[in-house]
Amino acid sequence: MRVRLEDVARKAGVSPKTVSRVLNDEANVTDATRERVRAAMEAMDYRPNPSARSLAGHRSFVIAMLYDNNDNPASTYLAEIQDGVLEACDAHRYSMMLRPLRMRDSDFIRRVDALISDHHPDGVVLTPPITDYAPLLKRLRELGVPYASVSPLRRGKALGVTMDEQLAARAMVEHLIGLGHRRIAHVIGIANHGASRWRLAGYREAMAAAGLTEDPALVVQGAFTFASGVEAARKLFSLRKRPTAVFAANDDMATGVMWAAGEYGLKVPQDVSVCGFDDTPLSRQLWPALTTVQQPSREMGKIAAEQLLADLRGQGAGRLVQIPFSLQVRGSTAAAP
Amino acid sequence: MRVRLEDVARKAGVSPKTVSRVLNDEANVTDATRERVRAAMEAMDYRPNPSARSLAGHRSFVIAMLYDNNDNPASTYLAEIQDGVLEACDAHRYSMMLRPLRMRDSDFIRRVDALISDHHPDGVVLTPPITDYAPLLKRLRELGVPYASVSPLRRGKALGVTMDEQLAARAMVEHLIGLGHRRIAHVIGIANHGASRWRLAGYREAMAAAGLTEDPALVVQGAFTFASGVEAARKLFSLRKRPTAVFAANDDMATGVMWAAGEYGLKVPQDVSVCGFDDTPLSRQLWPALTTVQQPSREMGKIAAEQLLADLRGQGAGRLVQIPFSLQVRGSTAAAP
DNA sequence: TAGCAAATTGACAGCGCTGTCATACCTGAC
DNA sequence: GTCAGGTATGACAGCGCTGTCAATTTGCTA
Repeated sequence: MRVRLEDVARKAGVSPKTVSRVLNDEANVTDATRERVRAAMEAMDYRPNPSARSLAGHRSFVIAMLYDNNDNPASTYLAEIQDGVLEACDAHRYSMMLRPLRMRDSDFIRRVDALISDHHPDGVVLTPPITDYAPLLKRLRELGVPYASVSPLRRGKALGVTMDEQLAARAMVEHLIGLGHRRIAHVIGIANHGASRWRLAGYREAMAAAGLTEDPALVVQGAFTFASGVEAARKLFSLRKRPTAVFAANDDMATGVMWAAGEYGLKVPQDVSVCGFDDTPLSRQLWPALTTVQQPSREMGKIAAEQLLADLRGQGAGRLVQIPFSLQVRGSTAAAP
Repeated sequence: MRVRLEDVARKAGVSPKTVSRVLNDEANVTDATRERVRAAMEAMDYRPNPSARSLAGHRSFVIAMLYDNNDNPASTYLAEIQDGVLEACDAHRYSMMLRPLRMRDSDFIRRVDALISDHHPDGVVLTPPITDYAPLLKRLRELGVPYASVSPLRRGKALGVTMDEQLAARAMVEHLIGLGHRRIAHVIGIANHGASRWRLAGYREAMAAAGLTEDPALVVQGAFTFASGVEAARKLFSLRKRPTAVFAANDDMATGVMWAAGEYGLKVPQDVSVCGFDDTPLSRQLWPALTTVQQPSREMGKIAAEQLLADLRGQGAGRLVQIPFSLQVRGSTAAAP
């Protein structure tokens, strides 16, 4: 049979309850006792049984990650966040449960309810774009389930992580302006996604700050996909006065823009500079490699989970953590022709 | 308080044990009783407590998905498999746990041991390339943990799913031959991956069957990445006698080949046909869209998990399920110039 | 129509841990 | 030296289910 808490207690010469206290980092145990118990656990390679802990302690040691899987068939962005959440869970001996949701489905809330009543997660991590879905947040509060968000749109009282995307977008566009570009285009992401808004706002801010007037023909709608990037770029490259630089709201679209440049016989970066946002693995594999904004998704997932776990422990001093971005200047941007 | 099994029992007028039997689909319950209990469960919206079930029943209702996250930072292939596994788990009220591993790390086995002793998964799903890592399989057998594999290399007694990749590759190349191509190149994947071997073998088989002798210069090594596809294609397009068609062992590399074609001023498919393998979302977004082999990763993950779950239930008639492939002929292949 | 095996149902303990509360111990103020 | 007021530890029940085995009912056979 496996070693149980009782066995550890016997070996350490204390009661099971005391071992339990040590296991859960509770107060009122002398350092000497605590040390003795720790040593016994170590020596016996004790592994607490999570089911027993949940049953008796009314906590599951599970946190759920909720995500929307409507548009993106397996996006790498989510996979990276997931990876970070998983790492944090592992470190704290929690387990992670996944719950794909479809925002458009009518049983959205029912699916959340089922998750909660079937698995009793101690908390949930929310990812874009469901970080700001009001009925969900309301329900979670009703059910008393704490949550942390990655890049929530509303930065009020939320617990989680964000990056100053607007500032990052502005920095990106300023980089282009610094290279001498004046006709700078922007490909917008899916309307109403926070990411799209912030990045557009940053673009506008940079243009305005440099005294450049925005040409409406140079701001085109995309949808965060490669194909939408290609389409948007075709519009831009068909203009009589083509842009000399294109800032796409994410890397997938930027890749599409580079693709379309090839179609039009335009060399990147000699004829047109292209830059994106996200620093996906693909962006480094392209040739020339894509200038982009590094958004540390993995790190953000990890931090969101850690914020949540700290909150569960009652050490929830943390609110919305702001994580720094960094510009990755690579081969796809160069001085204006 | 939540409704417990005991409450259902009272309502149905039977003992708790009988409700438990119904819950677990055990034998020796009359249809009438079973029906009565089911109705009571339904009426009360009964949700069994998984912790209590695990604790008393010595099963966790968890299956773990093991994967290698060394090379591929968040590959969509794995994300799709994961999605399928998750779907199967959900349907059977199991939960899925993820365990990223690094095949090169020395504590590989220790990490597996920790997973087992911490969470007691009832079984595990193995994904390429760790489906055939002997020390792992040995350890799982020692620990008595059942497993199912997605695309295992050795098709012996394994439980899981495969696709006849060799046949699919052959069909792909035969499609090219049918279009009149004779100088057909192949870009190989990472050496020793089953996928690389089978696809190469299928390529050779088709060439031989058509009476075409293999030109060693036309078979180049890649590594499943976009960048490696670009590099491989540059070698091919620099040859004095260029290939008229390139079959890359996966879509990422095929995308790289198309990219490189652009660099060399070659039009796809007029000057050169390009095809891949996997049918990743990207392949449809390219322009022209990529001719490829649809490998239903999501479906395969689902089937592997279902095979495993059936095995756990003792209904393990299933062995290695072979799933059909389908050629997706799209714009990137055309008659030889 | 008694008699026996098989099918059905239930009583009860216990899975491994934690919450509650009682008890033992210790400190410093007077 | 005594006692209040804390701190440290332990006894014990019970979380919600299932395994075991005994009790009861049913279906057959002779």
